[in-house]
Amino acid sequence: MRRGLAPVLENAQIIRVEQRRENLRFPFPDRFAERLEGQRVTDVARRAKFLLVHLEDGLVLIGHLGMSGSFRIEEGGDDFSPDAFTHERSKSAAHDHVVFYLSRQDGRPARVIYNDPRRFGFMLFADGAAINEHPSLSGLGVEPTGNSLDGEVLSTLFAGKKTPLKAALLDQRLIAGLGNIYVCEALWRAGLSPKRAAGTIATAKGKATVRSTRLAENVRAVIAEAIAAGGSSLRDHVQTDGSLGYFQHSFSVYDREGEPCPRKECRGTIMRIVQSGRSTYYCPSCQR
DNA sequence: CGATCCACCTGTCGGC
DNA sequence: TGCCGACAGGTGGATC
Repeated sequence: MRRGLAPVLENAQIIRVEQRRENLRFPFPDRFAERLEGQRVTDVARRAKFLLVHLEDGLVLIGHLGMSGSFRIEEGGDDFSPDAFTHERSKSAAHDHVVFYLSRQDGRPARVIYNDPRRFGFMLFADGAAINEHPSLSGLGVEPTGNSLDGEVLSTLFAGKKTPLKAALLDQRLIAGLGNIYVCEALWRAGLSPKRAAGTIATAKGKATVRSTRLAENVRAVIAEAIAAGGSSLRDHVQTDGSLGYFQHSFSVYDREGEPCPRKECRGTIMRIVQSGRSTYYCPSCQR
């Protein structure tokens, strides 16, 4: 989502903000629209699943999509009249909660629209000078992107933990940014049971193990592939241009209960179990 | 501190 | 066809 928004938002000026309701998951900040209007966007960043829109006066707009949130971009013609926007989608307009009207450097208008049927998403303000101290970000663990997550890091994080691997990987205080789908997929690729105690792939001193290294490699690979594919779109969850991400076509286990395990030479069947209230999909035959 | 459950809200799908 | 319950990408707060 960040990659989709950055080309349109960066260096654009926010001309007007239409806030169509008082709250999403949380109330909007006081004077939400007024504090954004007139400002230029200096940077569009991300931490874990939080979108960070930096503004010229140091304010940061923190956005989160929750379960069902999405942004879409509508490119304008010569002005902001309704006719100037060609991709109006009346289907979801009932849940269009915020509209950002932008003036870009090339002079062409655009708008960025936040849609969220369940309203589990939210938008907050933070101080750019102390962005990592914001309550939503201060407790977050390591990023699963890039090359920093390796067997040693995982072993250190999981050492001594009796909590199931599934729960440990979802714990944003340890690794920040993995969701239910990618945890299921990474565990399947690594051949590790979601029920195994997290500490059993680690050593007491946090030394890399065969299993922690294999899991770290597969976590990184799943995330990298999903980003390259434009994310995982379920139902109406879309990219900024309105198209669906297509990583969901690559799922090996997620939402595949009852199907044969896709691993070569494995004759197991994908099972669905519930762990800490969330669905886990895995192959009991090859994930140990 | 850690583990577990629940709340938040709307839409969709499967079963009857 | 319609109704009803189960379930859905996540976070954060309450309660042990």
